[in-house]
Amino acid sequence: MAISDRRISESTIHRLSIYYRALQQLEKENYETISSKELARREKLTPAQVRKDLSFFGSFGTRGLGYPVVELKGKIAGILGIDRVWDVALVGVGNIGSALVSYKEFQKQGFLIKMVFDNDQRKIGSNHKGIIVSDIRNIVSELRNSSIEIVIIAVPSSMAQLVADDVVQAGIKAILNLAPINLKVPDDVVVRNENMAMELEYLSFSLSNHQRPK
Amino acid sequence: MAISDRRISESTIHRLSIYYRALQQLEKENYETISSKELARREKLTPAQVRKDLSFFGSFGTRGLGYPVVELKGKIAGILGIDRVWDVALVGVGNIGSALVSYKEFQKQGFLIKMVFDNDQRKIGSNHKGIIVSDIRNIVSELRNSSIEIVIIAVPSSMAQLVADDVVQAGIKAILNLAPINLKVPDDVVVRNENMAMELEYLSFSLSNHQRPK
DNA sequence: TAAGAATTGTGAATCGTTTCACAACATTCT
DNA sequence: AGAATGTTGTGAAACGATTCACAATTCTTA
Repeated sequence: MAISDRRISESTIHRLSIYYRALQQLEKENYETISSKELARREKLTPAQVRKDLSFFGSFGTRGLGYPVVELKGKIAGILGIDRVWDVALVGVGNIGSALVSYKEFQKQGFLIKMVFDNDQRKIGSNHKGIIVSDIRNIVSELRNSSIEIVIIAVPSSMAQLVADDVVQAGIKAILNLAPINLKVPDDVVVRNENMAMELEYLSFSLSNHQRPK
Repeated sequence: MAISDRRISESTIHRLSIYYRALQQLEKENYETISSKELARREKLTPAQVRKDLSFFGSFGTRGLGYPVVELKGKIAGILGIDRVWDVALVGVGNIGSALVSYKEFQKQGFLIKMVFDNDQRKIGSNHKGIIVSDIRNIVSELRNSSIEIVIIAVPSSMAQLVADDVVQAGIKAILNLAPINLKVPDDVVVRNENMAMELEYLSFSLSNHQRPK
């Protein structure tokens, strides 16, 4: 059964990212192999969970020994699709937006911000870390003529849906939305929401109710 | 049974934040009441889910009519603990950190950044939006003598655990961690991780495997 | 005041995810 | 070589979250 035929849960994909980072660290520490037990201990998961997650994609380990660190890291990179470079566009050069242009972590993981858009005349044409800010009015055509496959939306809530409509019209299938609203997009477009205010609200709830996360 | 006795799932709390934002919007649109059906339609959920989530905390609706918008908004604010102001400290005035100091969304939701720490001598003493950057070496005592209850960690991965240790030592029970590592903290400290690289990896997976989120 | 329509609140059923438990296999030791 | 140890991969069991389905209740209209 091909991977694409199966339903892999969001949690499993999320944990693959966690395993990937753990393996990067283990490689630095010169581990050759790692057991599901030790990997689980480090990331506060269960060994069974680790094995089950990986088993969705194949048999990467050796019984009695564990998983080969470097090889597994490569396999996970392949599964996540991060064994290549992705060209990314950023819309909105406000506080958060500008910070992201310089954010090293993205480049390090192969996500390269290649285009930046804004609607502010004072910003259009200006240079952000070597990238000229484009006029958002041209976003559809500029994205169409580009190699961009992922767009980060970092505009105020009130404008986010309009931007998303343009982005979808330009044929983009993956959006990282930083605005605190629920974007309406067609079924074949994936949206991930990153909302720090919501995370703070979770902390607020926990402090108020003395409840720890499950 | 008191709320604090029950196990409320992470998903339910997350959705309360979503309902809260929807209700803010509905209030603007002058809705007096809202049915679970309509609320669900707007946020792409099911009516049963909405009702079940709310029912964990009480009976806020009226059969035949729906939920009173303003009142429900107030109830949810109370449940989430956002019917008050929370004092927040930020550690790390890099790209992302500086952006957060000016981030309006936090203040709007009652999360006030009152202290900022860094380890860079050139930054210590400088003024960020009216807040003087403190030396991270004094973080334990400064936090202890403050009204801060939530700390945002926006330092490089390599320093995040050290910062977290200090923050915990200062008696803080809630951390928003922006560094892409798994912080080790005692059981009575809640940590939420915000990791944009991981969200991009999810998009990468989806694009690579033609899988939409469940 | 009675009938009809709308909608909640919730126990039960369903569905999905996590954990358990163990056969299968690799390695190490004697 | 045989025994002991360690660890994977996975079907089955347990657990948890979501959805269903309907009694209870309110509102509206005649």
